[in-house]
This record gives sequence, C-alpha cells and structure tokens, in this order.
Amino acid sequence: MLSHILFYSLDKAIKQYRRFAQANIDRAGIAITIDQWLVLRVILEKDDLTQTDIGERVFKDQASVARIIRLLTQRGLLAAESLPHDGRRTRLRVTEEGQRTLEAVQPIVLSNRQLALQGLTEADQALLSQLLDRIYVNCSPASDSDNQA
Amino acid sequence: MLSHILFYSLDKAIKQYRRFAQANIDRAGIAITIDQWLVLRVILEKDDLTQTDIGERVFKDQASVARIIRLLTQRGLLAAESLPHDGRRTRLRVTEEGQRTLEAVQPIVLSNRQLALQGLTEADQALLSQLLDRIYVNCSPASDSDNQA
DNA sequence: GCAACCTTCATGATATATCATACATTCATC
DNA sequence: GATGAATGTATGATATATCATGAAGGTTGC
Repeated sequence: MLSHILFYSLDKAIKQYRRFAQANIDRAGIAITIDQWLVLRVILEKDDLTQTDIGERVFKDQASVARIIRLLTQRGLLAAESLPHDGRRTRLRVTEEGQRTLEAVQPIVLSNRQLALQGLTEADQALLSQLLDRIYVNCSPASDSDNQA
Repeated sequence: MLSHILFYSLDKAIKQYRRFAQANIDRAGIAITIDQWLVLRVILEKDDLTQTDIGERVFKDQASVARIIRLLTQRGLLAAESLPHDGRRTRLRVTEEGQRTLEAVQPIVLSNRQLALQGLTEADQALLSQLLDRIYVNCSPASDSDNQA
C-alpha cells in the first residue's frame, strides 16, 4: 500500500499543507498564491538578488521565478527599476500594495503553520527538520568531495 | 531565514527527492514521469477504479488523473476498453509495454528510496511517517466530529 | 578591440495542480 | 418512464516545475 511508503506521506503532507494554506489566504480575500507570496517576501528582504539567487532561496528554478515575478509585476505588487551598471538586470522593489499584501498575509501564514503543527513538540519539529534535511542531502548531486576521481 | 521554517524543509526535501528520482529514471532511458508511473502502478493493481478513486490513492485530483491517463494511453502504456454496464466509464488495462515499463522502473524506484533514506533508522522513518501524517490530519478539513455546532 | 565565455533574463514545450464547468450517463424516485 | 440528483469524464483557464534555448549584456584574455 502506498500509505506505507514514506515519500508518499511526504508528498501527501506537503500537498495538504499547501492546499490548507492557500485556502486560508483565499478565504481572507487576498489575491496571491503561496509561491508568489514567498518570492515577494524574499525580494522585500533583499532587493538586489538575481532571479537565480531568488530561486535558490525559495527552491525554485530561474524560469519559475521569472514567471512569478512577471505576475507580481503585472498585479502591481512589484516594480522594476533599471540598474545603470548592468543592462541585463533590474532592481526589484516591493510596491506599497505589495507591502500591504505581505502584511495582510503574514498573520495567516503564522496561523497556518501553528495549526498545521498542532500536537508536534519542539523536539518533534527539530527532529523532523533534521530528518528532512538528511533526505535532501541524500538526494542532492554528489558534492565535490564525492565525485572527484 | 527560510531554512528554519519546517514547511520550507518539507517542500525542499520532497522536491529534491522528485528531481533525484526522475533523474535516475531518465538516466536509465525510460520515458515516463514519476506521476505517470504512480498512476500506472495503481491501475495495474486494480483496474476497475474511477479517476476519482485513482486520484484518492495517489493524492491527485480527478483532472490531473484524467490528463495523466490520456498521456499514458497516447504512449501505449495503457489501453481503454469500454464497459458494457456503464457508458461513462472504460476499463483501463496496462498494456504489455506498460508492464515492461513498470518492471523496468521498479528497481530504480527501490534504489531511489533506499538512497534517499540512507542514515535514517527504522525508528526515524516510523517517526517521520507519523509526524507527516499528523501534519496531514491537521491540515485536513474538519471531520464530522469537529465542525458540528 | 575582438573573440570566447559567462551571466541574466525571457520564453517555448511539456507536465502537473487546481478550480470550475460542461457533458453524458446512470440512478433514485415518483 | 420522465425527472432531478448523483456520478464519471473531459477540458478550459491559470499557476507552477522542468528542460532547453535564445538573446542581450558583461567579462576576460589576448
């Protein structure tokens, strides 16, 4: 049975969390997706990142980040100013409305996390985090120490 | 930092596992996605499921399952026979080639899981599974016992 | 100052996720 | 057996994921 396979539980848990989190944002009448919110948040913290940098932080590839940025810009949550010293890039700035949206979403996200983690102790959470990171490392391409010679 | 948020670790771990697993299937020269493989496998086990049934088992919605089935059929891994007693449905049958593909993928999937779980004890895995299931439950719509009155 | 290379970003193609809806069929009820 | 509800499937619209590639700008080395 699939339910006994760990990766199925993993997939199931994260999918359900995302549905739950998105539903709560929708219910609050805020028009933004979880992924857009995440990217917007990263840009607010540091506005001189390339799309690849942002992708590394939110664990998305550059193409996905480019499309999310385009949507955020179209919706007026993000503005792009050209950078004089590098014609390829633009400086991304979270607009007023973007900031209002981030502020509106913030308590919902905190509440989502808290609700989703009910019944898990601090120790549970620490262990869970540690095990997940181990899986991540196990699935990552061999680092330099590993594939030389 | 995002790295301290559990759901970020969760997202990161499952995404990396999926990339890793898909890369290993690709490297073996087998033309199938993880999701297609999963659906095909479920159909092999039980061939009289509706798309909604399949979706429940693999944690996808009916629309996604419909599209995956269409691709599997187009690629000759799945065949549909009409059912006399219900004009809406068809009986899905995994073709010879579908079975060969499933057999070819099986050892890769087992190896993927084993590699991804290196360093996790049985107890770790059991606990992880339990914690993930708890998150799933926490994020699931209130059950009947919960939202009455 | 040019050639080769690298970086940044955009986009096409394909696959999946989600919501909504349309359509046909079946079932339940009368 | 006609009708309304429920079921099964397909598909449109939009968002994200992934891979590949193209185009433009920047850097390095000569």
